[in-house]
Amino acid sequence: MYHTLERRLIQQVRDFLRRTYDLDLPRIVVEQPPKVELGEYAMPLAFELAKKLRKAPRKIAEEIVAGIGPIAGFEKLEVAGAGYINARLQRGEVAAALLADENPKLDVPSGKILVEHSSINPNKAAHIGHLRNAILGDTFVRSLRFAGREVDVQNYIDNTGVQVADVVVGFLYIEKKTRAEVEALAAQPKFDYYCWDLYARVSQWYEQDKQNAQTRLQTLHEIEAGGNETAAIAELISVAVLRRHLETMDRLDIEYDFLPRESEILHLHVWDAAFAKLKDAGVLFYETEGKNKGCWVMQRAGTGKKPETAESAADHAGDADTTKDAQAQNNDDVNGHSEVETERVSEEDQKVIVRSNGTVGYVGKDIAYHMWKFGLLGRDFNYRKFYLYPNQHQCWISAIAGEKEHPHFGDVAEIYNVIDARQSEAQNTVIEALRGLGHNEAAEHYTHFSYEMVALTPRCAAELGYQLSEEDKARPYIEVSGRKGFGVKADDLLDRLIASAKNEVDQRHPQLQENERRDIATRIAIGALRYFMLKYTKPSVIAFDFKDALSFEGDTGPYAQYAVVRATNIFRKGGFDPETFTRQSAKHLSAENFARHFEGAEGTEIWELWLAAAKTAYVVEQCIATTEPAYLAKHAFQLAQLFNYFYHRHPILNEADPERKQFLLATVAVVRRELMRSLAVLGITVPAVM
RNA sequence: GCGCCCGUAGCUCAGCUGGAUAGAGCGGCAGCCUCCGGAGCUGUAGGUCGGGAGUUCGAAUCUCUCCGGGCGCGCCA
Repeated sequence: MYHTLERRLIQQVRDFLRRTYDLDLPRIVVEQPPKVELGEYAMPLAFELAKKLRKAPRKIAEEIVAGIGPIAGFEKLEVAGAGYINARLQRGEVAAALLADENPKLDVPSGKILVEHSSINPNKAAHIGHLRNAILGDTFVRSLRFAGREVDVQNYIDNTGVQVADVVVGFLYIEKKTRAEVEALAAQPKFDYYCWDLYARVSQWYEQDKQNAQTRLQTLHEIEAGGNETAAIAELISVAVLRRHLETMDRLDIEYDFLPRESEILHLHVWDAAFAKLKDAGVLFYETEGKNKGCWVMQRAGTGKKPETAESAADHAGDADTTKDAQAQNNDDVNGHSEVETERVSEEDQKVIVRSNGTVGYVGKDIAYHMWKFGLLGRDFNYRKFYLYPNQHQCWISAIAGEKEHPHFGDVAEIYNVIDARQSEAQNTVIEALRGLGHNEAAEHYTHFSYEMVALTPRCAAELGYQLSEEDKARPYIEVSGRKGFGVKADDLLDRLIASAKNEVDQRHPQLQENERRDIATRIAIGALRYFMLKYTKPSVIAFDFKDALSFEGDTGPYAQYAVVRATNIFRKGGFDPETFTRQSAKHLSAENFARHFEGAEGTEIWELWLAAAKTAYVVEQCIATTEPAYLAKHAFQLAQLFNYFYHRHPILNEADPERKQFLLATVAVVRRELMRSLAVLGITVPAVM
């Protein structure tokens, strides 16, 4: 609603400028005035135009306001301050449309989007760092779907790497377990916890004796080769831990569509296909001397000559039709590359893709995987059903021998990879490889959804019983380390949140059944956790502390949930169903009915609440454009805050004037609906009572 | 050494692609249950936006520089 009106306003202003001054502004900035009394939109464009038109800003603003004519949905434009143009909405009309839930269909870009998130090593329990990743990713997926986009969710499983090998080493060489014994353990409920502890012990074991590193290497090779006892045990472990990860994430309503595994990248020769193309395009070159002698290497992203001049960068930003430019530029790049090859890339700027022993490293496999994602490889995985969610949603996994019937994965238009900021260089290298292959459009639609890690406050670390050095105690935060077994496990945190919420619910609602109380507590716990992980913007390191995470008051998920519960209570005690009420009153209340109630200081106060409610879709769009879900968390909180203020000031069920009562109820209904929608995109549901 | 990120109230963080008196939560202090009302509400104190220079009609926001902190730079993943 808010977005549509803004676009209409911009269009009108743009037309006017073209008509009157023969001017075309690339961007017309629209913001909100400091107070609603001044209008709903503010445009400072007169300041910008002052120089071009050689007139005072105020004069220009007056000309625009006088000449622009009527705009649908708007009451009027007016000049404010030194030259702001403020626009006022027809409050009644906007409110009537919002109550009726009229959402003009925006043109949704076609093409499937692939979001990769979680990607947890399947060798130990998931921890709070993984939770941030999964919650960010899942919320982004929900945002895209809310905006009408088709999305596939993938969770990449590195089941043949050193991390899995380490746990295998633990079982075979420290605990000296047989395959059958490992199998029995893997069937136990908290197998991921068992592995968590074992993994930490293996790290210590490596330190004890240099010889042990040899065992590790050998184990890794056996797993990569496949078709042997060690590989079978690795498979058994990684699948069991993976299942646990899916269960943990399902507790938070996080689901996946497809789990591509590294073992299939290896065994289905996905890499071989990519390798041939990379060599042909000259992206990879063979090093004949120095420390990387005998390796296939690639120029590391962000090193060497600057490929883009300031001029071409400006072209990119300004031109809507970038594809052709990009394509042309890419050809230059290819030529540039072959020159570089002869010039030779310095050792420091080389990234080894294929080792001198012929094995391919992580980045190489990732390049192949991403070529597959964009449908550029000419090969596909085989697929097998893996996990059926309680809601009957089917999650698929890659396999050597697959099932005949399966959905089509890959071959998408855009991708988003939710991976923490530490991997930005590796991600950029993959993007550069795509560009080097001539797939510039793919590279343009490749987004590294980068975020910062979750660390622990020194106090939290001490609380968990870890010995801290004096140096550590002085740090703002301490990094989680799976290798040391140092961190907060996802299930533990969730259990603790549920227990804490349950304690409150038990006290507040002793009359309810145990299972009802448990359901309420679970929703509150998930609301608290998801909101906690989303309220910080991505570049901010979260210094985790139980005190903050377990808080249910103030800027938290439960605060927003509680606002919805209050809204629901009004309808319940008034004897209406909120949805039915909304439908009926949308028919009866006209724009004129509404307008009356938005007059005066008190009316403006209520209007502010409607305006905030109108912004949900707009904020979701903003989250997508900036890959920043935190804006939506902020929106939900602000909406809840405004509602609580309104709730406190207006006795609704006791309102004597029936028409006004209906208006107030409509206000509650709309805010409730928009708040629930916002929370749903955040992955938060609302309990019946709190 | 090179690259990326951060520095805003006592603490934790917002501040949308530069725009009108810099906001919120927590904590502190003082208050609010006749009602759909306490996981809530109101009020109050608290800020050289790390320092300096520059661009601009206008800078927390852009550029440079310095200070302080974090992360990355492997024939690991």
